Amino acid sequence: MNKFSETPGYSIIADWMAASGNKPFDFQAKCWQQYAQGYSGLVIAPTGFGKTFSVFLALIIDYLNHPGNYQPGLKLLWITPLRSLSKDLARAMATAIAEIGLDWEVGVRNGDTPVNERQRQTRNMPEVLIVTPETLHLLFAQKNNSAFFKSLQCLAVDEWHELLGSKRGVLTELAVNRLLSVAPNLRVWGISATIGNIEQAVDVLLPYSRLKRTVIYSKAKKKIDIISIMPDEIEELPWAGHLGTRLAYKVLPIIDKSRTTLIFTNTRSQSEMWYQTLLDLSPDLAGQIAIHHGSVDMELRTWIEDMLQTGQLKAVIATSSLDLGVDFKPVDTVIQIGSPKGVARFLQRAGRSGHSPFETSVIYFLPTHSLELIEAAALKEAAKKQVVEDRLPMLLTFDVLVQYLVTLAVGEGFRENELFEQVRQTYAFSEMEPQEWQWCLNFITHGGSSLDAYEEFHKVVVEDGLYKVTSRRIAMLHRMNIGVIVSDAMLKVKFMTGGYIGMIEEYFIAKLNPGDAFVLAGRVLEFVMIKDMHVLVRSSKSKKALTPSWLGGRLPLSSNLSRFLRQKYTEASHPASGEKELRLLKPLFDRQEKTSHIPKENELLVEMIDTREGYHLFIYPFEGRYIHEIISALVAYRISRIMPISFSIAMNDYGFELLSDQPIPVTEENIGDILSSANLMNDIFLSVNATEMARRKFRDIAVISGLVLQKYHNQYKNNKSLQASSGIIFKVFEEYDNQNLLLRQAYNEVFIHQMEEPRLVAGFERINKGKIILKRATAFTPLSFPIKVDSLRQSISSESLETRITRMQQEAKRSK
DNA sequence: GACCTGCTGCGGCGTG
Repeated sequence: MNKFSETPGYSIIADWMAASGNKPFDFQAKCWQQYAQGYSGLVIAPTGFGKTFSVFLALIIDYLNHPGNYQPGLKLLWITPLRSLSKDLARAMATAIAEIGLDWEVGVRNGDTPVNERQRQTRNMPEVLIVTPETLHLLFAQKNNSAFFKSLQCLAVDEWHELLGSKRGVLTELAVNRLLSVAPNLRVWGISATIGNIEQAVDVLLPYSRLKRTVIYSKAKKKIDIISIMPDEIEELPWAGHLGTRLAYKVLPIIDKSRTTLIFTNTRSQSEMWYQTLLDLSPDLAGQIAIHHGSVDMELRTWIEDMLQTGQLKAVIATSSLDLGVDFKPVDTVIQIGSPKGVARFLQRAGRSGHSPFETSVIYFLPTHSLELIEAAALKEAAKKQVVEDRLPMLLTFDVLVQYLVTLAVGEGFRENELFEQVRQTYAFSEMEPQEWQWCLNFITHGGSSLDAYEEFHKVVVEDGLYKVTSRRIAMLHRMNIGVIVSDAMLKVKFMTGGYIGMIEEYFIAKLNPGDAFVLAGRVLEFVMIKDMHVLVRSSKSKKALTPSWLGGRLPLSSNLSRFLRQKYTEASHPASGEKELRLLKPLFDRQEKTSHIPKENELLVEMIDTREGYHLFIYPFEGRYIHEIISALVAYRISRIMPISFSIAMNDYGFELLSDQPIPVTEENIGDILSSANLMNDIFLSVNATEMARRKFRDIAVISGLVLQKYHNQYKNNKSLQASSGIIFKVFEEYDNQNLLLRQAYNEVFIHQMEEPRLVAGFERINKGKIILKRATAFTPLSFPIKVDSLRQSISSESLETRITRMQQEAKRSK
């Protein structure tokens, strides 16, 4: 192999890159070399370093070197998780191709592609096609689709880290699997940001021994400046809370001195409140700031993105909706309000500023309550050490597999044994048993054992060993429901005069009367009426307006960040000289130490506090609220075994509270047993309502597997009936078909993703190896106070021992 | 001493 810079084609590319102001990085050159030798692989580099072009150009050079290896038709298939990335990418690729002097066409195909363009592509595929995982599966549902892919040379999976941890990742795994079987010369390249489990990320994308595999890292590092926004006095920060608007006045000068600022909040309603707060503080920002979140109308969001791109906005307040996507060159400053809950997310957001490789990204962290200052210190430490979270792949997601099987049956059909061998090569289904495969086949042909009587679940028929969908109606309905994203019930908000503003939850609007005012996308709106599933509004001048809340997912504290957090608590008693965050918190720490104790890394703090309200037990594992939900139920259960007692339970990311009106029988002697890891999973199963948790998980599974159709042609089906019908099916399966794979999957998802069993077990191991410190106090401590505040908002009552025992007996009976 | 919250992402058909 000659030196890469001597290969034909290289100079064309190098010239082209130089002309566009880019110089090739080492990792790009390496990527080109490996590609030329026939490798597949994963490219890892920070954003802004031209990862995308490393793969694209590798293909182009290979073509320039060996045009004879290529057939007419589709050569590069590009998978991106976001539609919004496609257009700009296509334009950039088309420009490069034109300048290099090729007559290739670059096409985009996704939900936005007009019908005539689709038809044109179907007749004559472009050389390069940019798709989403969903659209690719839609292509698999077309007749003779393998003809599209026969000539394919390269499959690129962009932003692989984004897809990896979700069912969209499984869709992608299956797509890679199928394309490898259709396109003999295929090379598969993933493109990813840094994540904790890179090795696994390669295994998931490329579990194929017949491929030559490599991983290419960029040596280039992105420089990041993290600056905490400090109150002048610690008293200025509340002990509890999440909004952080008290420090808003400190944000104004930052916006002022920056060209363009992105302000990230954790929730949609928080972004609405910050927008109003900033305008109240500085009315001349009107027209120069905007809101961007998932419930703002798409058109409005696109407009805001355009304004960002051209530098016409001073600041945008956003949620994760701007984590990814096109890069906004004018952005030079990022502000994170409140805990980002994970290191990766924080660094990702930091990277939205100072986008070019040689600029430094600047991110400000604004704490919303005093203890969050410790998180600032933890984030700095984690960023310095570059310890980012893992993205764990999903395994044995039978709902996705079943959907895929029907997709293939709608398309060209499949043969049983051949496909079994093939699918088992994917990472997600490598552990699938033959009887599980048989179950899936039976499910798509007969609806499984409990739904056999219903024709609508006999989707696939077998003709001469070929599994096919013959009904046009079923094929149509299936195509309309391909994908793994299940949405919530929302209503569109629209001006009386026309023009969409965004989306709102049904339950929020139900609380409003005509004439009431609320804010959305930063506008004050007057509710007029609901018509045809639309909320009609007009502009309002009202000073008092409600801020909507949306029922979104919660971002739990990552175990990665909680580790650094515990470390910082250990350092808290002797703040290192450089850490101003910890120094400022000194009075608070002193108070905590005086009234109770500051937990060190190897300690677990338990506080027992008696107040007028009752008897409180606080425990601080620092494992995030999902885990605390489980541990608190477990602890409540184990205490109630000592003595019948019922609790109200509250929690946050740092710890949880059990509150009772009778003295809690916890002592130095028995606390070890209460927190013991002996019989852990068994006790957990008895203490939490796993059935209810599984029922909620089953809602998505029912939709993805096609048991419940999210969309009908000419028929509106809202999500309430969706919930109802998936609930009924769940009940039927529980009673008559408890070996149902989809039902089992719901429970698995609860244990692995909600309870995070591995993290839970690790957490208990840590507790059991360390020291439990039990302290009694007469007033709330700085650590307990935020949880107390949380419990005022909502209290979850634990079941009485009696009802629990009844349920345990019933469950024991059923499992016999 | 003091608060009130929960992210993102995708996708199509009819008929003559």
